[in-house]
This record gives sequence, C-alpha cells and structure tokens, in this order.
Amino acid sequence: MDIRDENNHISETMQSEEASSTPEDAAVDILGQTSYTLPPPPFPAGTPAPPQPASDPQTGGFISNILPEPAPRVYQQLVPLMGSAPAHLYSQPGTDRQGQLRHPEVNVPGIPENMRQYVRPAGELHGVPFWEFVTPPPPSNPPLRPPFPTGAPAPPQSALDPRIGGFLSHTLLETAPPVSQQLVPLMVTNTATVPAHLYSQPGTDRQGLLRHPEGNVPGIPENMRQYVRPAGELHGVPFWDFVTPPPSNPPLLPPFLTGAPAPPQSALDPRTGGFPKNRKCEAKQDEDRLYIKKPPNAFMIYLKEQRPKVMAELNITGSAAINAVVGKRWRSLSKDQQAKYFDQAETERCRHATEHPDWSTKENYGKKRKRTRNRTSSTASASEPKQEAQQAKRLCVMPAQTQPSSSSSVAKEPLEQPQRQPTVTNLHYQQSACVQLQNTQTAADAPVCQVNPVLPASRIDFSPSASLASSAAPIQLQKDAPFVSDTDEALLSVVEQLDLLLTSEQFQQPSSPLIGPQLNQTSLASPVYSALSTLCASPDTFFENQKEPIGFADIQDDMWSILPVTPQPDTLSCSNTPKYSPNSPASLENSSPSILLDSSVAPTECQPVSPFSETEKNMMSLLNDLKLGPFAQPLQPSSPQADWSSPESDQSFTPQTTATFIHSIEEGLSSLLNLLEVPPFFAEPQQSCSSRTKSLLEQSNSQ
DNA sequence: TCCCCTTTGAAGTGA
DNA sequence: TCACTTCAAAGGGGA
Repeated sequence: MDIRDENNHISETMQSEEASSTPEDAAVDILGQTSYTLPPPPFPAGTPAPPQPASDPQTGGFISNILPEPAPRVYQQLVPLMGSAPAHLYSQPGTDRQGQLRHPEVNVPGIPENMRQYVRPAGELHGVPFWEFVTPPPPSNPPLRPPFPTGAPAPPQSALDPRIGGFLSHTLLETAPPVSQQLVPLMVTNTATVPAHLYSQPGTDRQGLLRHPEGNVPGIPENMRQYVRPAGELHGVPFWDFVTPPPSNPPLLPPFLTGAPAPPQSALDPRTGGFPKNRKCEAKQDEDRLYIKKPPNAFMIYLKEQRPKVMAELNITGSAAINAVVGKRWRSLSKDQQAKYFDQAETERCRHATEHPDWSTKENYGKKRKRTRNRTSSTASASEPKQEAQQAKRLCVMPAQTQPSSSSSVAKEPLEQPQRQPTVTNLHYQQSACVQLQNTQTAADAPVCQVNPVLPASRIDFSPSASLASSAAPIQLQKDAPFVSDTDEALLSVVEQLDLLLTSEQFQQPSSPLIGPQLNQTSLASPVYSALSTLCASPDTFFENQKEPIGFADIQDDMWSILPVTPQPDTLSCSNTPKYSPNSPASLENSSPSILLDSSVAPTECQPVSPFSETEKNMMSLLNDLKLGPFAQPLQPSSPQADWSSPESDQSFTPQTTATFIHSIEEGLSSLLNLLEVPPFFAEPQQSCSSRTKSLLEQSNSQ
C-alpha cells in the first residue's frame, strides 16, 4: 500500500467512530500490533508519579506523542520506533539511562512555570540536578498535536502526521535523527558518551550536509522555527525535525530554556559557561566525524591494556614514561605472548576494513597534527636526541634520555642536570666506583664512566656521545658483536626470571590472596634490595633516603636499564671466554686486579673495547646510586612465611617456587656482584645475598 | 590551545 | 627496495 494512502486511511480511521479509543490503541493500529511492545509504566508500583499540570489544550506533547500514554513519557520512549539509536542513550520510564530509578518528585527550580510540564528531574550528579523532557499526560480528549506554546498557531496539517495529528514518526525517515537529542544538553554528565551524531550542528545535518535554510519552514510559527527544520520528504510528505540551536552562544541551554534562569553554575562548564564539556567535545567530534582513525596495532593494544597497570605499579602518570616502560615489557614478551595481541590487532584491522572498505591510512596523513619534523635540521643540539636514539637502537643501547625512571620522584627531576658534586655521605662510595673505572681506562680506548652521584643508574647517560662529554676517546662499541660479559649473562638470567614472574597473572594482582597481603611486590623485592643494600652501601645511608615504595617493576626496569644489550645466542658464545688479562691491550697499567677475571688467559674471540661491558658499568652506577636511595621507602619487614603457609597459596605460584625464584635472583645478583668485585660493594658476597632466602626456602620445604 | 614526548607496528611516501 | 615519515593511545608539561 502506498504510504500516502496508508496515512490517509489511518487519518480517516482515527477520525471515525471506530477510531481507537486511546492513543495506545491508535499506535497499535499504526504499528500493526505485533512487533511493538508498549513501554512499561514510567514509575514502578508504589512510586508516586510526578504531579502533572492540568492538560493544556495547546500542547498535545512533543513529537513523542505519537505514542502518548497516561503517564509522563520521555523522548526515549521513541526508541522502539526508531530502532537504530543505541538503547543506552535513552531513558526508560522511571529510570535513567543506566536503568536507575529516577527522582519521583517533580521540583523544577528555575524552569518557567508554563514549561514545567515538559520536564522532570532526571537525576543528579555531584549534587547538580539534571532535568529531562517529559511528555505531558494526554488530556482526557487528547488533541494529538505537537506542543506549540500557548498562543502559537498550529502548523498546517501538511506538516503533521495525518495519522496522529503530530509530526511524522521518524520511523519513516531514512536519516531520521532521534528527536530526543534536545535532551542531551540537560542530561549529559561529564562522563556521558553520547555519540556526536546525535547532535545537530548549525548549518549542517547529522551527516555534515548543508541543512535546509531555516527560514524556509512553511507553516511553522515564527517563534518556533528556530526549533524545527525540514527533515526531508517521503512520497511528497514533508517531515520536520527538532533541531538544537547553534551552540555558539554559551551557556548552552536547551531551546526551551532560553530566557529562563541559568542552572547552577556548578552544572556548567566553567571554561565555556555552558554545560559540561561534553557538548563542545561532541561538537568537535561531529566536525571530525569523517576522520577515521587507524586501527591499533598489536603494541597499541598492549599499551592500552598495560597503561593502567603500569600507572598503578610505578605510581607515574606521564604517558611518555609509561610508554617507555610498556615498550620494555613488550620487548620482553615472548613471541607467544605477543601473538595474542597480534591476533587482536588483526581482528581489529579486519573489522576496520569491513567497516571502512575504501579507507586507507593515507587519508589521515597530515590531518592529525602539523609536525615540524625537520626541526632537527635547525640546530644540531635539537637533532641529537633522535640521532642518539637511533644510534643507540642500532647498538642496542638505550640512551639515558629514553630510560624510564625507576621512581616517580626521580622521574620528576630534570633530565639534563649538571653533574652534582658528591655529597659527604656518598663521597666515599662514589669515588670508589669511579676511581676504579677511571683507573681502567685510557684516553685511547676506554671511556669515562660518568657516574652521577645523584641520578639513578637509569638516568645516567651511557650513550656514546654523553660518555664522551669529558673524554676525547669515543666508546667503540662493536655494532654487531657487543661485548658481553659474564655479568651480562648473569643479569640476563635474573631479568628473564623477573619477566616470568612479572608477566604471570598472579603477579598482575598485587593484592591477590594468591600472593598474600604481605608477600607483595615490596616484600618480594625486599630480599633483593636487602642484599643490594648490604652490598653496596651502609644500611643507614640506604634507609635514610628511602622514600617511595619499591616495586618489582622498578627492579625490572632497572635491570633492563642496566642491560644495554640483549645478547643473541651467537654473541653469548663468547661470554665465558676470559676477557682480560694484565697483558691484554685492553687492560691498563693502573687497572685494579679485582676486575681482572682471569689473568692467565688472553682475550680471544671478543675483543673488548672497554674493561667493562656496558652492563657492568651501568651496574656499578646502579649500585652507586642505591646508597643514595633512589628506590626510596624503608624496606617493609615482611613475614613471608606466614603468607606462604596460607592455604590460599596458588599451586602454580607456590611458596617454594617463589622462594626459589627469589633465591635465584639473589644468586644471580650475587654472582654478578662477585664478578664485579668492586669494593666496598663486595663486602659479604655470598652470605648476605642468599642466606635469608635459603632460610625461607628451607622453611617452605619443611612445611 | 596546540604540540611534544614516548613506545612499536603498520602503512604510506619518495628516491 | 630502502629509508624515512606518519599515525594509532594517552596524559603531563611546555610554549
């Protein structure tokens, strides 16, 4: 049946004696009675319905009145008719968008008396009330006309749905926007996620196309034209649509409130004077509607997942620092672990390709931001960081500038600090490390280990250029075969084990009962740091400077920052080969014998360019810094035994495996510290590191 | 208000 | 083919 005929038929039917006695009946007639279920009563049983004003013969309700009900209705009740809009954007009778019970009472301060029938409390956010439109109850003899203000002439019938006497239902419009959009400014909160396309923008329709000239609204009263616009035409029948007035003049009040007292200032965005920023954001989003973003790659998915965890673990907020940490973790993941994210990325990519078959990344080129990528050519200094980073990448050496800090307090320090004078407290130890290093180098082939007594190891610049700051001799790191020492191997072992633990699910939940309230990150870290503190500094100095919690991620990060290389099997093959001998060209007259690992064998395969590997140098810096307390916070006295004996212990994360793990860490650290043999760090090598964990392990085994 | 920083991976650009 | 560039996310911070 032609829709015009249908409309005529319906109109005739409604006017006849057999017309549906109630609007609901009329609606059911129109909709065919089958698929549409009338919404439930607006208020639950027992909840008093809001008082309604006396029926206004001039107002038959807004467009939603195509389905008028005895009870107040909100625009959202149009949902079943429109169908295409997300259901969560619409309130259901008696509930807000989240399905929560609405305020039953009607108290509408600041709303003009004659408009209160159209609003009711919709909720409250931070003490700020929000209001929403409601359709007034149908009068005993519903006129079924749109709610033009009192005195306003009714629009011509051509603008009305002949079936119901009101505007046509959007069900007939292909591009039909939800008319409830006018509710949005009133109802959105700071966290609302109303899609931008639900907003009409001045001069455009929701698809960004030019709107009908607003002045061409035949039959619409002059004072109402600002609220409607031609929405289209179907089979010669024009349709009108409510529009949101241009938001250019804050406060962004809904049209019906124009001239009404402004809502409480707390409800307005202090920056714009309008409603919370959602509106502006949505407007911007609407402007950018055609901007299709790239699908995320595997790392981006991982980054998004890990960011909150890293923030919680390290107590840092800067995305740059967080991303650096996540980047390290990403690289530490196995291929299998990464495969999960590559699969997700592929899924996203396919979905994106399906949704936007004609889109390609080149469409976004130059749209995101106007970068001045050539700024590096302006000044040499400006180009250094990137060049350095690239060079470091090739060398598998992370430049210090890109290293994440191990603690938030340190992270807030300026990156490029002048070298500070050693404090009295640390002078002795600091000198010990540096003297050793400096004694082992020549201007020709050995770098100066620039140990900054204040900055932690991860902040010390070991990049070649920085190391050369006070030395004429460049570090000749071998690009393809970096010098790998036993220290590197030992530390790699530790790091690998740390990774295993850190990536375990149990560890991702520090408060997990599987781990125990005390056997947490800090207590796990304690043995390691106890060992380190015993080895590297006087406890008093160490504890004096502890300010922030120790996390395992801190250790891991510093482990990675210590390790400049990730040796491949072939590069490791030479790691057990003695590196130095007193007669080696690399050794020096003033070299400390303590660092000569084997004086009887000359270097063979691996020709060191420095008496220390990068790892060893960094490790010494870390140890040197430890006494300054960069990792902060007093070590918490833990009683792991109590936790480990907990019946809630996880089978896959048993006290025994934990103790074994910690023991292995300590052994690894002890091993590498022994390799370093740099006094005074080499105080009580074996015993201080493992006795405690061994004891715990024995206790665990005995249970 | 805009852009940078910082990361990895994918994809585009230009030589 | 290769090297380089841009952009995905995100939020602090600087200009």
